[in-house]
Amino acid sequence: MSRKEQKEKTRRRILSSAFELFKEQGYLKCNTADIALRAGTAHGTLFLHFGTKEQLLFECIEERLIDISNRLSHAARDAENLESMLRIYLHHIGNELEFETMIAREMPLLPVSLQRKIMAIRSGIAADFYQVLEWEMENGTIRHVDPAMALNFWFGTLNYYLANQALFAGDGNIIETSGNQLISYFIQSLRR
Amino acid sequence: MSRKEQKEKTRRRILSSAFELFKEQGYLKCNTADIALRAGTAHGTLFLHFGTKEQLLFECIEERLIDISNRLSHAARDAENLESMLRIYLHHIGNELEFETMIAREMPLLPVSLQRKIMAIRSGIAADFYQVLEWEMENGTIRHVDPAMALNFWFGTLNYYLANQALFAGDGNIIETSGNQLISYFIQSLRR
Amino acid sequence: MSRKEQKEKTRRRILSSAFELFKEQGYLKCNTADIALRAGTAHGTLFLHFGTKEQLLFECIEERLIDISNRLSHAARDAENLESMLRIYLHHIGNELEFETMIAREMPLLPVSLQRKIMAIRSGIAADFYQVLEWEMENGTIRHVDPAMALNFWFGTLNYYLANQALFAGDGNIIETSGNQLISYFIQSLRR
Amino acid sequence: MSRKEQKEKTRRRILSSAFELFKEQGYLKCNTADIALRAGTAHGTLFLHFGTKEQLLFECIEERLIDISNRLSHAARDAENLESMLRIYLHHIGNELEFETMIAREMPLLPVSLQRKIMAIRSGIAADFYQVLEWEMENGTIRHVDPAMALNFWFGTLNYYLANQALFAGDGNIIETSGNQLISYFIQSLRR
DNA sequence: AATGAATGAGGCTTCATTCAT
DNA sequence: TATGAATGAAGCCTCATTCAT
Repeated sequence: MSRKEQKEKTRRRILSSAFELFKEQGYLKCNTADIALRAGTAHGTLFLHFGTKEQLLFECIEERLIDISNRLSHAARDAENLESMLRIYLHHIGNELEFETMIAREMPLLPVSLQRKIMAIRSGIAADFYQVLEWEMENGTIRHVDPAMALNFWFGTLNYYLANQALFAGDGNIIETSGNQLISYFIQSLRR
Repeated sequence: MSRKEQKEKTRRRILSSAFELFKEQGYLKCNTADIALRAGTAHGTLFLHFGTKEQLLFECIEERLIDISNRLSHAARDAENLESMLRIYLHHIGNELEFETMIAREMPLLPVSLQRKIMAIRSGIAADFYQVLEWEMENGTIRHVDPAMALNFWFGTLNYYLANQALFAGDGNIIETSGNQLISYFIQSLRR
Repeated sequence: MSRKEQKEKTRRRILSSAFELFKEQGYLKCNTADIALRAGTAHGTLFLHFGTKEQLLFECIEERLIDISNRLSHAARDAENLESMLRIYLHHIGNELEFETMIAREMPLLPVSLQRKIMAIRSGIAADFYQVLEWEMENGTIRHVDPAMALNFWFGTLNYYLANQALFAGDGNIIETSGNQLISYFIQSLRR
Repeated sequence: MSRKEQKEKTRRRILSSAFELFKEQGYLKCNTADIALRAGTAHGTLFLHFGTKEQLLFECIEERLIDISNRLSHAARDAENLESMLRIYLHHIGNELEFETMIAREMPLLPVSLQRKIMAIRSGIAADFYQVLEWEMENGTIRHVDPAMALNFWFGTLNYYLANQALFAGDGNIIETSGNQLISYFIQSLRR
C-alpha cells in the first residue's frame, strides 16, 4: 500500500471513530483523545489530519451530509409527490437518527461559519423539496404558499423534534413515534 | 430585616449577572468565576446561594420564564383571536430575545431533568394557546386540526428560528425580520 | 432561663451534634456548617463557643472520654480479676463503638498536642488496668511481665481492630465478632 | 526506546516526589500541585500518568510494599526462628519508617477498596510469619496458639506504635527506641 | 507521516473562619 | 450572645493542542 493510501486509511479511521463518538456523546462532550483511541491512532495524528477538533467535526459532517444529501436526492427522483418525498426524507433521517440529532442539538452552538457550511450542503435537499412543492402548487394539489416558509416550518419543526427528542420520545425513536403525524399534519396544512 | 434584604440583594446581583453572561456567552461557555466577578461578590458566594452552576441556570431561567409566562398570560386575556395572541407572544419573545435564544440553543444539551422543568414552566403558555386554538376552531374561523400538533409546529419553527438566528437574521432581530411572516404563514395554514 | 443557662444549652447542643457527626462521618470529612445545622444554631455560633473545629473536637472528645473513663473506673471496682476487667472494658467500647472507632482512626492525624490531651484523659483507664495486672502478678495468677508492655499490646491490638474494622468485620460489630477471641488470647498469653 | 524511557523517567519523578510528600505531610494533607511541582512536571502530567490522586497513592504504596515484601521474604529465608524473623521485619520497617508510619496513620481513612489492596499485597509477609510460627509450634519452641491471633497482636501493636509514634517516641525512631522491647515481649508471650 | 508525552490554563466546588448586624 | 452572609484560598481534575522524536 502506498504512502498516500496509508494516509487516507488513517484519515478514514479517525473520521469514522469521530463520527461514532459525536453521535454517542455529542460534539461538545466527547474528547479528541477518545476519538484517536477508538481510531487506533496516536492522539497527535488526529491534529495532523484535521488541525482542530472543530475542523474534524466539519469534515465529518460534510462527508456524511453530502452522502445523505446525495442518497436523498437520488431517492427523491422517484418521489411522485410531496408526501412520498417527505416519507423518503424521514426514512433517511431515521436511518441516521443519532447523527441528525447531534446536528440539531449542537449546530446552534458552533461558529457561524461552520453553521453556514452545513446549511450550504443541505441546500441541495431543500432545493429538491422546493421543486416538489412548486410542482404540486402548479398542479393545484396544494395551496399556493410561500414555499420557503413552508419548508422552514417543515425543517424547523422536525429539528425541534430531533433536538428535544428526549422530551418527546424518551429513549424511543422519534421518527417512528411521530413521523406519520408530522407528515400528515404538514400535508394537511397545505391542502386547499 | 436588613440582613435578609442584603442577602436578597446579593442573590439578585448574582442572578442578574448570570443572566447577562448566559445571554452574552451562553451557559456552557461562560464560567462561574466571571459571573461572581461581575456580580461583585466572591466566587464562593455564588455557590452559597445556588449550589451549582446548573442550579443557578435553573433559577435564572425559572424566574424569567415565570415572569414572561405571567406577563404573557395576562396579555393573552386581551387577545381576541389567535393572531393577536401570536403577536403578543412574539412581542414578548422579542423583548427577551437573547434569553430566549440562549434557551433555544442550549436546552437540548442540558440534563433532561432540567429540560423537563423548563417545559413544565412553559406549559402554562402552551395552555393559553391551546384554548385560543380550540375557541377559534369552535367558532369556525380556523380549520379543525390537532391543536397539539399545530402548537408543535408553531413552537418548533419559532425555536428553530431562534436557535439558528445567526443564519436567518445575522445580527438583526429575528422577530422583527421574520415575525410577521411566521405569523401570517401559520395563520394561513390554519385557514379553511 | 438565665443567660448563662441559655448559653450552656446552646453549647451542649453543638457538642452533641458534633459528636454525632464525628461518629457518622469522621472528623476530617464532616464540616462545621452541618454540625451547626444539626444543632439548630447559626454556623457562627459554633465558633463563638469553640473557636476552631479542632477545639470543638477536643472538647467533644474530652467530655466523652472523661465520662467513659469514669464509668469504666467505677465499673472496674467490681472487677475481681483481669478477665472481668477486660470484659467490662470491651463492653464499654462496644457501647461507644462509633466514637471509639473514630478516635482510633483519626487520632494519629491530629496535632500532637491534641493527641497528648487524649492520652492524658485515658491514662486513668490505663492505671486501673495496671493495678489489676500487678495484683494478678502478685497473686501468681499470671506471669511476671512488664505491665506497660502488656497494656500496649492490649490497647494496640484493640486499636488496630477498631481502626481497621472495615477489613475485619465489614459492617458488623467488631467487639461482638472478635471481642472474646481478643480477651482469651490476651489472657492466655499471660498465663504461666 | 528513548520515548518510553523518558516517560518512565517522568513517571518515576512523580512517583518519588509523591512518595516524599506523602511521607512528609501525609496523603490527605499534601496536594497534587505540589507533587507535580517537586517532580518538575506540569500539574496535568501527574493525572496523565496516574489518573487520580488516590491512584497515585496506590501505585506509590504498591511499588514500595511489593519491594519491601520481596526483600523481606528474601531475608526471611535466612531466618532460623521467629525472633530473627521479627528482627528482620523491624529492620525493614525501620528503613522505611516514614512510609510505614504514613500507611499506619492514613490507611483507615482510605476507601475500603484501597485498604483491601494494601492488605492483599501485605498478605505475603503475613504468610511468611505464619509459617515460622507453625514451624516453631511444631518444634515445641513456642506454645500452641492461634497463629492468626498471634499475628494480629504483633501487627496490631506495631501498627499502634507506628501510628502514634509521636506519642511514643517524639521525633525519635520508634523502632530503635522500642523495637527490642516489642520483640522480646512478643516472644516471651509465646514461650511455654 | 506518525507518535504520544507533556503542557498549563481553565473549570467547578468546598469549607473553616470572620464580622457586621 | 447569637446570627448567617460573605469570604477566598485551596483542591482535584480535564483537555485541545504542541513538539521533540
